[in-house]
Amino acid sequence: MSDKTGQGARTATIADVAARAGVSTATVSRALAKPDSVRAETVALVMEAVRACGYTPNSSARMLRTQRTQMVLVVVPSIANQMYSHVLRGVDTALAPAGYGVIIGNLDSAPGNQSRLVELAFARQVDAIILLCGYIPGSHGRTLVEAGLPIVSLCAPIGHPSIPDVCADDEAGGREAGRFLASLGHRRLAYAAGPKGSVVDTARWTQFRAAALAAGIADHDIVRVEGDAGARFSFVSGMAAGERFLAIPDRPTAVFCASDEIAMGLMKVVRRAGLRVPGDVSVVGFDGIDQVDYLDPVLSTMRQPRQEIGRRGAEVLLRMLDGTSTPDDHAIRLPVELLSRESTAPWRPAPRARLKDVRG
Amino acid sequence: MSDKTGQGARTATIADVAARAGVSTATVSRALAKPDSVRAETVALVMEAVRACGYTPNSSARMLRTQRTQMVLVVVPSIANQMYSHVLRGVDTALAPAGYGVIIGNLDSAPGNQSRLVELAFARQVDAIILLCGYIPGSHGRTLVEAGLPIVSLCAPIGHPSIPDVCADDEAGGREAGRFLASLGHRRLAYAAGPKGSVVDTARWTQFRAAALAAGIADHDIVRVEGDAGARFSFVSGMAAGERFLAIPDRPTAVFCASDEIAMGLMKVVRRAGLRVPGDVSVVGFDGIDQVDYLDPVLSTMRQPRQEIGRRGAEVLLRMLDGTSTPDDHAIRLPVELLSRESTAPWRPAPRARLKDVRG
DNA sequence: CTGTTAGCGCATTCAG
DNA sequence: CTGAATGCGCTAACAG
Repeated sequence: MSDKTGQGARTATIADVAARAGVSTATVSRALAKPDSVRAETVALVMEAVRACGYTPNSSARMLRTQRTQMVLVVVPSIANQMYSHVLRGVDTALAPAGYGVIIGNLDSAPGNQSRLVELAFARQVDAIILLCGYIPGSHGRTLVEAGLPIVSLCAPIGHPSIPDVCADDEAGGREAGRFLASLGHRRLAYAAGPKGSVVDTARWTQFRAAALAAGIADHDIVRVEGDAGARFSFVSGMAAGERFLAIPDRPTAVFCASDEIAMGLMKVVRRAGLRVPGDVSVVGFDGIDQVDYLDPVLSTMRQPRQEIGRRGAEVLLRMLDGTSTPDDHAIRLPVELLSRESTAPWRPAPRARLKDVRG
Repeated sequence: MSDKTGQGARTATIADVAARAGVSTATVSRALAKPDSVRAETVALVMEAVRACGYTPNSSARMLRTQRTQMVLVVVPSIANQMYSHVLRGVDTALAPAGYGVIIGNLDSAPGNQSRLVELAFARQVDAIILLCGYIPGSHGRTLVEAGLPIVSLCAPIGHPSIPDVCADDEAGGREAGRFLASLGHRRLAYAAGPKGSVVDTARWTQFRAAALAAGIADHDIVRVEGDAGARFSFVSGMAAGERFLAIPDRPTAVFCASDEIAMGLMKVVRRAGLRVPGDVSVVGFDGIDQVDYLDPVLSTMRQPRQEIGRRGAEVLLRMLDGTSTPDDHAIRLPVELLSRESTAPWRPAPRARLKDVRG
């Protein structure tokens, strides 16, 4: 009976516990699952044996038997993105109490990753899927939906009839941003764009522009500045947008950015070029990630309820899993909140008035 | 044969494929696992049937049969922390090609979470464990190690004989920071601390102090400023440290912070109090997270190879899993790099003297 | 209330 | 090279 070399000892099985308690394996299983259906003394007996053996039911066996894994796949474009990591936290917060774990499918850590995700779903290694990527991953002609698992999409409406989505109200966010900057007296506006063609980007841009037009700003005074599409909503994309912004002939006095990171990248570039924020240009971000509270000036932004998006999304999913989903769940829009802070200021009609500008 | 109500159709099993291909299930299994051991024509036959059925092996069944899950549990203190999310990315990058997936155990999303992690390990739902938390989770008198799975600790040496660790060289980081600030002429230094008693905090602080002493700075001129222990290395902790820093009678002219977030929190507070960075106080962070590149001034910091820590850690783990681990793997220290940027400046002996300060 | 029986879907012996 | 048989560890019928 010497211990095996290397790896730890064999784990106790339900049979070991049954033998020790002097009952059948079925009774052990029941005593653990629904103690009410077993005589109290027997339960005690079993529990004692369980403790003695250090027994924990093997999850692979249980999964195979019950056909449920109690796991959810969360597909995230980039785990390092603050926005997503907070949503993820909300998801986990809601899923854990319901007994579900999270398997992450990080799209940026392996390029051709999508096939791994599809495999996971078809192999029935998860019971359901949460998409944060705004599209339906697929590979080899199969898509995630075809696996037939419940799916919800967070942060971006995905436009599939069987996939409910919960996201922030991007339209309202764009609109509010437009109104806000116009109300500060700015007459020429820019939008530092996110990935062109993404639903989220389109929603923010379209409504921003509409609101600006409605406020009497001329069409040609509303400029869309592209970033780096490959860099999505990141700092890098913001820097690219910043360069393009600087090159605009009759430069706008305020910029609405598709994300906070874009705003940070853009601010870096324009400030390096000598412009001051908000003195020369007002900047509004989108997302409300923590770090912008620590910038100088503190960034004005449209705050999304990041964690709540995750929580609500997970709740919808849980309802799909237990069959209690209602039509109300299909498209949930959570309100955004304008945080007006230090990076935005009213427009000063005449720059020359600042004769004695120290920085000159 | 009407399709079942609700949920999707039943997934094909290996038996379906075997029937369709006119071979046994064993042959299907072999054709998929080691095609070389099967006649080429048979393989083709099987593959065709696999395609036709849309067959993907059920992972629960495979796990049960092989006693391996191809999953790794990664325990992370806070998923929203930039430092950890980049390490996580490195982990995933190395694990995915080896066929391993990642289950995240996020400690901050559910308070009494630890028991879930322990269950996961004892239930053999994962093959191995990566700890980013710096300690060994446990509950009900059982700890994660007792599950007998391979474990590695990243970012913090955990001091357990069977747990290799790979982390940045915190000692060197603290030392370099101390030398650097002393070399800039600062004679009174502060350390904005991380969670008291944590190995990482101790390493950075101890060596920082030692280096300062070695540079001829008096013991009482090296002040340790506590943050908010509960807030660990976060912004919030940095703000608390900032308040305490401001209250120091003969205030130091340079601060070394236990993390970049702490530095950001501290800078916010001291600047709000009217101090300028680096004019009145130099600040050095630790970690090198992306966002500090976009601060104004750009933060000087000790960059840790975040993603590499994750990658190397995962590689060590993979070696433990296939039994090829060597003693070299036991404690890997990765170099940190001092990034001297805009938040640090030489000390000006007498503020008044700045009249003719050459640099000014 | 409890024991017996029968798979869940797969990989792997062992024969042929 | 292939097929038949076995069991991974557990839960859910079904009897008793």
